[in-house]
Amino acid sequence: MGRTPCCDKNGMKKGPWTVEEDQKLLDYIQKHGHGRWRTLPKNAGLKRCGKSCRLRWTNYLRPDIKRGRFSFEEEEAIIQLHGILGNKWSAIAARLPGRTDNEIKNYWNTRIRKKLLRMGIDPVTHAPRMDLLELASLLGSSLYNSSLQLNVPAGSLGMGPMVNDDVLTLATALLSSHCENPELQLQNLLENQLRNPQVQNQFESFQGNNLQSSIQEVQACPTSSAASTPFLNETQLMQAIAEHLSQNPTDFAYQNSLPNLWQVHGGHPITAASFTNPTLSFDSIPSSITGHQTLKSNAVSNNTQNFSFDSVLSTPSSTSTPLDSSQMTYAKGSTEDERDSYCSNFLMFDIPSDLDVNAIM
DNA sequence: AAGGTTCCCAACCGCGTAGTG
DNA sequence: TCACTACGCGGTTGGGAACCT
Repeated sequence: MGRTPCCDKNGMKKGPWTVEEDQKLLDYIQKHGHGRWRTLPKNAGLKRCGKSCRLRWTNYLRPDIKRGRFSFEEEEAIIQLHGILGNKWSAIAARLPGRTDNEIKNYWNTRIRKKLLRMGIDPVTHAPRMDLLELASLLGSSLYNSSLQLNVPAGSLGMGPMVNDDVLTLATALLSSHCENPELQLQNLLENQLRNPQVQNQFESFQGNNLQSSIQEVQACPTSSAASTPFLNETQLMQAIAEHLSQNPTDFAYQNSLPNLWQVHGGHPITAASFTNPTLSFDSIPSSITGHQTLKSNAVSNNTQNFSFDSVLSTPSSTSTPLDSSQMTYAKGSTEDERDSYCSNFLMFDIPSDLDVNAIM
């Protein structure tokens, strides 16, 4: 709109490239190198615009392009980097040798994005969707109260008409998930305690002692993200974050994450969840979810100023022992199902694959 | 086997921006 | 400082392949 086309459309060919066109472009670039895209097609004898030539070269003809399926490590790296960089496909591609931004973008939109949605993860923020969490917490609390205290059907609580089978299935999945879902499990546990007057008086001791042991329990869980094997090393991720911050100096979530990395992770490999769920830091959980402001402040005061609940949960800080082979085998499943399954654990948010989340939304 | 639907990916489009005069 | 050019990026689209009924 208002902008002149990149080239004269008259006589310019569009659509899929032929073998002859590819060969012409390749021959020309081998002789003269790439660049000067505006004049290249004319010099190369191509009836294409420069933009089209550049795209064909960068996305298809470049000799260093890797073909074939994305490996597990590549997929994990994409998720990690997307958590840091967002839709900066070219920046992500720069860290994945042989992959183009277009290829990564397509892979994200056709596979990873759907996978995250299926698991109840917001693909934009990489955090569990708060509407799902609130729903699950609401249901969890109500079901808890109704089954243990009031012993009345959910419908009597006024939620019956709002809740269909899928929602109940989802809530059940969320609430019954054990080690696959440590944050949510703990969150619901806390919330149920807070909302239940009969257990409120146990809350103080839970805060003081059990919180730590619960965290350790979660850390010890072999299916938590502690078992993940990061494709990117710490330095690479730090570089990506630094780059992100240099472009987004007001992104406090990442600013806060930087000191946490060194304090909490203590030089151990950084798991993806630490980066991909920046909004999951305990202090960022709205009090409407935790239901108790002092819980947040106490938890924070028990540690450093930069305490990150998520970091603690997702980091094997108690040991630097390398993963054993059984964990590795589990994590490195080669089939699509195994990869899906691992991805769920990797992101610590497991929802049955046959559950239609989209329908609920 | 045929028609319909969904998935995947190469390619296109428009915008932002760096570089230049 | 401004206008213009060229390039690169991210979002979107179109068509073929794969799958389903």
